[in-house]
Amino acid sequence: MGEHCHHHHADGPPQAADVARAMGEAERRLTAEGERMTPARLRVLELLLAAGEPVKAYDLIARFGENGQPAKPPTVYRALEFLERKGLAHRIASISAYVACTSGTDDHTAAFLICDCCGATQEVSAPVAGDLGRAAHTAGYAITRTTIEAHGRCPACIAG
Amino acid sequence: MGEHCHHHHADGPPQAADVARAMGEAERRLTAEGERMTPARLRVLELLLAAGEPVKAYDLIARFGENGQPAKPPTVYRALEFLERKGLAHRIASISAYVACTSGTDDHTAAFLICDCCGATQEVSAPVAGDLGRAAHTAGYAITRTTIEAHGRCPACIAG
DNA sequence: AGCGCCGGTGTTACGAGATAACATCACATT
DNA sequence: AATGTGATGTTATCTCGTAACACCGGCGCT
Repeated sequence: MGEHCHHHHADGPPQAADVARAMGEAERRLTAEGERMTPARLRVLELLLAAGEPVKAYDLIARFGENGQPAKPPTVYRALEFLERKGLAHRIASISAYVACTSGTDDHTAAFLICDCCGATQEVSAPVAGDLGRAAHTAGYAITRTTIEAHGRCPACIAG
Repeated sequence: MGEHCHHHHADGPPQAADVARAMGEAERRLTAEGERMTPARLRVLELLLAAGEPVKAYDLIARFGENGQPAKPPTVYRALEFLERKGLAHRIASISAYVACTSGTDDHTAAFLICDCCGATQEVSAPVAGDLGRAAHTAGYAITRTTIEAHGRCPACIAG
């Protein structure tokens, strides 16, 4: 985080109702696909959605249990791997954190704008297919997955 | 690394002469800028250049000393931070590895094509300024640094 | 010269991030 | 019931990265 602004990023944590709705929707969709939306997976998704911003894996581990009981690391990492595979969450490699997917379209080419000051992130859809895809094609690479993360300052922190 | 191809990526390690030349050039340039190209920094740069592909920090630590004596972690991490700040090396976040910069232009917007099969990487220059920059501008973000990494298979591994 | 500053280094120790390996369990299929 | 498969629980460990503090060497100052 930065040293100038006040960590007052605009979009606070989502309403509980929104979290519940997103969870229900995810559960319905995956169940329809024959996947098992287990309690651990739902719980991690809930924590990600409730946070509304990137969360460290060990924060998820700490918050996992009911009465402050932490989970064991593999429990959370396995759930994260599943959610990521199913397009419900993303790993943000440059800060080693995880965030719920906010793009309706499951396009596998998410990109992120990350405010180094307040930690807010914004997922933007596939802004790179053109340029990067062209470079890869020229070089003869077959791309399967991309990591696209831009760091800087969000409008609120620029103003503040 | 993958399970199908044979780790035979085309561009082998660079010649010693090339490494020496690149080191001399870097030392001259930074000295001219008033920076101190110390032995530790030169040594890490040498290891990165000699590898010719991404290297894990702890591999650098292990190879650092003369007779197999490892370095202490902070020694290498400090050198890496310096080299990255000066545009001589890049961190590849998606695989937690470091690589010497191969783009002449110090444009702060390096992107990488990474073969998940053989580990070869190719640095491509600023392919994202257009798309991602536009998305950031629309969102009101001021970007200071980007992480752009495409994973897939290189031509050799596609063929092999 | 003597002094203080500052950037770089050496060293210890530890905190954070992630996974290997193996036992167990729930459930569906045969 | 037997078997197979995917998910969990559990322990331990490995990898990655940094905090904190002492020290040192050059440089500018008076």
